[in-house]
Amino acid sequence: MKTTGKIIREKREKKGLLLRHVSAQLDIDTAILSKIERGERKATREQIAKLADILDLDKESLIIQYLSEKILHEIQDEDLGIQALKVAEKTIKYGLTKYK
Amino acid sequence: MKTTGKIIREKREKKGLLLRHVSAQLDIDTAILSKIERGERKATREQIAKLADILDLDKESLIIQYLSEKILHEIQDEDLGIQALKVAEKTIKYGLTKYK
DNA sequence: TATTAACTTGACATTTATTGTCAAATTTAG
DNA sequence: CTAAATTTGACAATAAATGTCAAGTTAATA
Repeated sequence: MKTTGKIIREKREKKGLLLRHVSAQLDIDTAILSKIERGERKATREQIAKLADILDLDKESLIIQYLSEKILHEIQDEDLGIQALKVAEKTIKYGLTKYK
Repeated sequence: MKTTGKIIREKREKKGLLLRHVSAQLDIDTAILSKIERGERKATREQIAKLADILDLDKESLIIQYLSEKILHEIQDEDLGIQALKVAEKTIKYGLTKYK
């Protein structure tokens, strides 16, 4: 499966943009963008949105991918992760999110 | 749907335990436990495990509930949350978690 | 109703996680 | 080669999570 980082790097290179071009627009150091692309760091929610604009990527797909990685990070090395995901899904579907 | 907090409070009361009894065992102030039970704060992963022991609750169920709330918190007010959940689920099932 | 124990609230401190910079090292393209 | 691009790692800054404390409520009951 394609990761957020790989999607970004691939598109950036396809567009012939350098890390410094894109990182300047994001107002961060190239080092961070480099790490984001290689999956060593997570981007912020805002950076993801900007990246979609800058790189002309489908914003919704990118956000979905990004959020799914955040979710996976949350349950990494939890045996009960999958079950927790299913409960979360059901809870959302019942529209009970707010009534915690 | 029953929340982590409600499950805890209900069982604590059923056992006739006071906030101070349980919070002492968790080594936190009663204020926090009060907030946890009312959903104003999240417990830590360790506290959840201890609470299951102290209150004689099914540990796996409690952890699943707890994790699902953490997941929901991660995607709260995200329109694409459900889709992200589904992608996360698929990713786990393909066993690709580690190969990010 | 006055008292007192249980619980709640909110302001603030502490800790931990996340996000960032910088400079030196490495890699890559000409 | 060498110069630009990228990566690395130590560390700083910021943000989020977790906690304390003391004062305020609530509720049971003497």
